[in-house]
Amino acid sequence: MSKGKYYITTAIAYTSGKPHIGNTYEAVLADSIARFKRQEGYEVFFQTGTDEHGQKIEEKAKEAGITPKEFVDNVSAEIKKIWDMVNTSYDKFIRTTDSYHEKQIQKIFKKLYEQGDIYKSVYEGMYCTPCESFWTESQLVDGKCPDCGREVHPAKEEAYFLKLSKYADRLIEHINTHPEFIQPVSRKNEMMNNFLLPGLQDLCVSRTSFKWGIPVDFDDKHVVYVWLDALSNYITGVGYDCDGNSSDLYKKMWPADLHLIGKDIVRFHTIYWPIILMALGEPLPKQVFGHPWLLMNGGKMSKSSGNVIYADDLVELFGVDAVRYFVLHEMPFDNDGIITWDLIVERINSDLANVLGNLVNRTISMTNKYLGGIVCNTNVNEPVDEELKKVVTECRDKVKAKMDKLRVADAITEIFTLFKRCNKYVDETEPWILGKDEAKKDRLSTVLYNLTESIVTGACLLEPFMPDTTEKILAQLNTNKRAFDELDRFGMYPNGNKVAEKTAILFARLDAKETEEKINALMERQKAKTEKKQDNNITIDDFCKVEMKVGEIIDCEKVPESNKLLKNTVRIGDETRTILSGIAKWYSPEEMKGKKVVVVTNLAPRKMLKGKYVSEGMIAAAEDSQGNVKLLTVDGDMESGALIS
RNA sequence: GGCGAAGUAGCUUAGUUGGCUAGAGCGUUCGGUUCAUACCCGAAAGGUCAGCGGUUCGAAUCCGCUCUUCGCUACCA
Repeated sequence: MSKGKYYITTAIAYTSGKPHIGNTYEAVLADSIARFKRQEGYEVFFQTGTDEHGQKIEEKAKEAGITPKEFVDNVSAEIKKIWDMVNTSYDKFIRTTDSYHEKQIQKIFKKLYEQGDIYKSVYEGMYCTPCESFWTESQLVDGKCPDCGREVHPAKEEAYFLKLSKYADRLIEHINTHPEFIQPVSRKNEMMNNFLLPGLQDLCVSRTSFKWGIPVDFDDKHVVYVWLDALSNYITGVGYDCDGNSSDLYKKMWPADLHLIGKDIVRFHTIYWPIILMALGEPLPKQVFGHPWLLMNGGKMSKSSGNVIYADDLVELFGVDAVRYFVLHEMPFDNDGIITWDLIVERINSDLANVLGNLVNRTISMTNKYLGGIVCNTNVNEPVDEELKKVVTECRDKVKAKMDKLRVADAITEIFTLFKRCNKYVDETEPWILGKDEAKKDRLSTVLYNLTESIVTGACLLEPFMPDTTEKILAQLNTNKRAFDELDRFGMYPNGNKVAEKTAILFARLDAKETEEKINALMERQKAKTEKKQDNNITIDDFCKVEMKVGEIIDCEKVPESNKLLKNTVRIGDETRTILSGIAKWYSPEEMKGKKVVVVTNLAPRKMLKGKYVSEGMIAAAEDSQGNVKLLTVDGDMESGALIS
């Protein structure tokens, strides 16, 4: 009966805030794959959840004046609610604050320590507090944090490290011999060229700078590094135990068949996670798919640019299945998908309302109008019927072929090809003409039977993607869901069955203008909300710490080693400074010369490009929501060196 | 700067190992139809397959160069 097991996971969502539609997309995508596999007859285990530790959450909770646990309880519940709202059929919703998970992480940490894969070391002067990061000697840029350039202090702190280098060769070997492991391939190249081939540094896997994490039980000054904690959810959630007492579920399900994640965290899943598993002596997941992102109007979603879209808003506007439909349909396989409001309205109107909704509606109407709602196969067949039947009976395998390659968007398109063929069939057979002639009533009955049967097949195939719609259609046609194995047959609809007397509109057509107005109202509301939230006021004393002066750019040239940087020579009063600025994309050196700009003059000098250059300050610039950058200049004449306050 | 991916009709895109007039959806125009959510069906227009050169009997597909976009990375104090 069962075709075997299928274990699929999403990344667990970080509980620092409400997830936007991009995060929700991942859940829906995973859900459609999980549902399809179930339909096919696999024993599916679908796990998702929330990642709840880390300094960011500790800080957010403090801001909100509640404990970290209270904070993550709220956010996790909200995320779960959204996942439920979009009909995510997860089997397990794990939280990294679940006690079994926390205990197991402690055991894993200890085991790796005892076997020597995690070792204790001491840092002297190489911790960057703001970045929450340790750096090895070679990573430092002239003794400063390579991430943010700030001072790293000589904290003589102990820390634990995972020996990545020990397993690097095995991992490279695995990736080379398993081309399907990292998908799409472009991600694989990135990992190889940027990390694996240059050589891996051992990874620091503990922190002492904050408390909100899983304590290292034999050394409770330390908490476990967030990623070690988070990644392990994939095994702890199904009952892994590193002492050898793993659950039956774990034994059955691991290794995972698919980790579905965003392309931004491919590195953690294809380097750190496999190495952790190797150290534990467990098999590696079969595939990691770094899916692309949904971009709103071509730009990345961010709260500051006010183009964030939340799933609940979309669901309110369009309905669950419409939302599921277009995120799945619009998302290509390896490039980012672009969502615009126009595109959403277009998809809903032309595909869902016109093609599918109208087809179901017209079929049921005619059945009621001409045949009293009775669907009966009178077997008055004509050659035209064969072509319809062929499309319908072949659809299942076409969908399966696409799904096997994770081409979800293409799979949906196959189903809509079926519905389109049905509409064509209506035109070919002209039931309204048959209906006028009593002698042709049997032919009419067969035609409507064929249509009903075809719609049932299509509706069943649609279930993984739009489960509510499937249910609605089947209810209107007064029948039940069919088994996957029967979906390549024709003629299963019970003879003499009666369809619903009144048809309900499945998808209402949207008026473009009306929708636009609703959307604008929504965006306004959201903007107001975020503006309200941003009241991180500072005092005048804080502001006075920043010293800004007017500077005149007397010379400017490109930095040959970089495609972003310009090297400016700036005169500020009597002194002359060199300032590197990342604006080569927007300004040419010629344009820069002679400009009077705002310079932050009391920033610590920063060595850049491996110490080849030193930047002595910052030139102020503004960036808009589209990413355009303009320098701040002085209105009218003003001597260089003038203090800004 | 290093590495990688990609540039196909107005828009979103399919094109497996090179092979008949380069497909599809949406949009547009025209025609048909009326059962239905002013829907559906048909037809047409629209492509120097980024550009140049090469390999080949034959290239969107392979090779080289150029241009553009994107990703990762280094880097935007």
